[in-house]
Amino acid sequence: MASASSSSVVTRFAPSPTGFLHIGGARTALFNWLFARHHGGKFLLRIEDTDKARSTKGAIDAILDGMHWLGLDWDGHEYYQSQFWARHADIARRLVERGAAYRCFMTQEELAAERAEAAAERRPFRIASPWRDCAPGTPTPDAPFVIRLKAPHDGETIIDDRVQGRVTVQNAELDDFILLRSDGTPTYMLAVVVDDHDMGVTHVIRGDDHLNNAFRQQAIIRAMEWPEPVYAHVPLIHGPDGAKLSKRHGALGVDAYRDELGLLPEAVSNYLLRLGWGHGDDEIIAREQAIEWFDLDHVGKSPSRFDFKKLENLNGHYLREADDARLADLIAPRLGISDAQKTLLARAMPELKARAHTLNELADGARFFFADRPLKCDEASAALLTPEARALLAAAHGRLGALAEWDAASLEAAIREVAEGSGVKLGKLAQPLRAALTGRTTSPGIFDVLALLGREESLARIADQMVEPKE
RNA sequence: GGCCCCAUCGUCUAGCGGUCCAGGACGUCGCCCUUUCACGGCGAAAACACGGGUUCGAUUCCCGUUGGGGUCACCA
Repeated sequence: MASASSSSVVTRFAPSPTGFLHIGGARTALFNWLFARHHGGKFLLRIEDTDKARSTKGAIDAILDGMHWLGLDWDGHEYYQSQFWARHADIARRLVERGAAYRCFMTQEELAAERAEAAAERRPFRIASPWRDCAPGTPTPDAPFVIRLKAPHDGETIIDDRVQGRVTVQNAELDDFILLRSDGTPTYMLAVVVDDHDMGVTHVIRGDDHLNNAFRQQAIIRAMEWPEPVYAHVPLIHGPDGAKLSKRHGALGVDAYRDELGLLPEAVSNYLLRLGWGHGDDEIIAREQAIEWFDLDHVGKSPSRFDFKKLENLNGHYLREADDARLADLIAPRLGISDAQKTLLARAMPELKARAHTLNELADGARFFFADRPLKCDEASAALLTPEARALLAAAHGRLGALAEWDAASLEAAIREVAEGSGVKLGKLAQPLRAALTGRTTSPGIFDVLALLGREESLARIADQMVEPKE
């Protein structure tokens, strides 16, 4: 285990591998990562596979993959909580020895009865185990038992949370929760405290849903007389409707943000950073800048809603900033094109990426370059190909065929000439030309399209549309 | 329901007693640019939940109401 250096910051991200790395977890990871990097400390990764039945290899891979994609590298190897069960059990025993915990032999039936009684009297259920205060040496049944924390009944517990502020709870609210299950495995509550301590974690930055757990965990920490970490409970992310983030919203794995929504990691990362944290009026914040600026003081206290529109807008920004060859590589699989075609794609990228917000849109906009002749025109573009338009295309074809230089500037001059010569505005020729060349009504600038497509392909596509198809 | 937390434009947020008839961004709506669509530029509408205090003065501090969220397992 990492040695606990007293002065430097150690954070951790501790996902449970029961699904994918969801967006809330990704933000928690990002905050932990940024905080550690900002302070020149360490960022550790611990897989909380305490619940063996629900933990899967696939889920673990998905988490690691998501972290890599977002550029969140952790220091050292990843930890697996299940490897430390012996240590957890040992701490549980020591807690019993210290009189801070006890073996509870209550059966499920006895527990259920207590619960039912509480429900009948309409009072909150809080376990009252007869085993809590039995004298040492009391004979114990030869039966399964759990180890419960002897939670304090009096006084109050205070957590000075770096995000939520000072939070106080009456100790009477705390119950004797289970530390060690009857099968000898630790519960999350015990494991998290022991591991955080052993890993030297100084700052626990996690979702707000753990705030209530912090009080219980603190009870264990105090019983062991361990140093208390600094807590920072970050508000949760909600769906657009304010309700808990569901599958329908954005509770997708980060892999879906990449593969299905076609987003760039830098965009997702920037968006997540600004969700719940702010730095004045700054919106576009690069990674290095984020490391320099990030702090816990400016993390908001209220939950925020997920806004896909803003994420998309941000993605559009990063798309325009991205390297052309990289983008070509990213969408080539979606287009199913050859390496040779990828070269053309990269050359077209400056024009293409200006009008896309996602990789999906980017691929859609690029598709016409690689379509087979004769092009299938969509409805709107087909409507443009009137007899008059076809005649203009024929005129353009003649002029273009005689062109010496096939570059955007020469092409523009030639096309403008044809339009003028025919007594029509440029648009009257440009739109049918677009239809013939791309099969669509929207595309990059038509002169760029001609230049990119090349003389042969361009002339062939125009020729295809010069006469109305039979049938 | 008990306990805990939260509350500025539709959304993300700036604001840490006067500089705020509240600033930025996304979204929306105009206009410009223009061969289309984008990009870009300019502009508009749009918020301090409500009620009490404290104060010379509250978006900022305190209390309550309302609304929202979290949590109450041998899950994590």
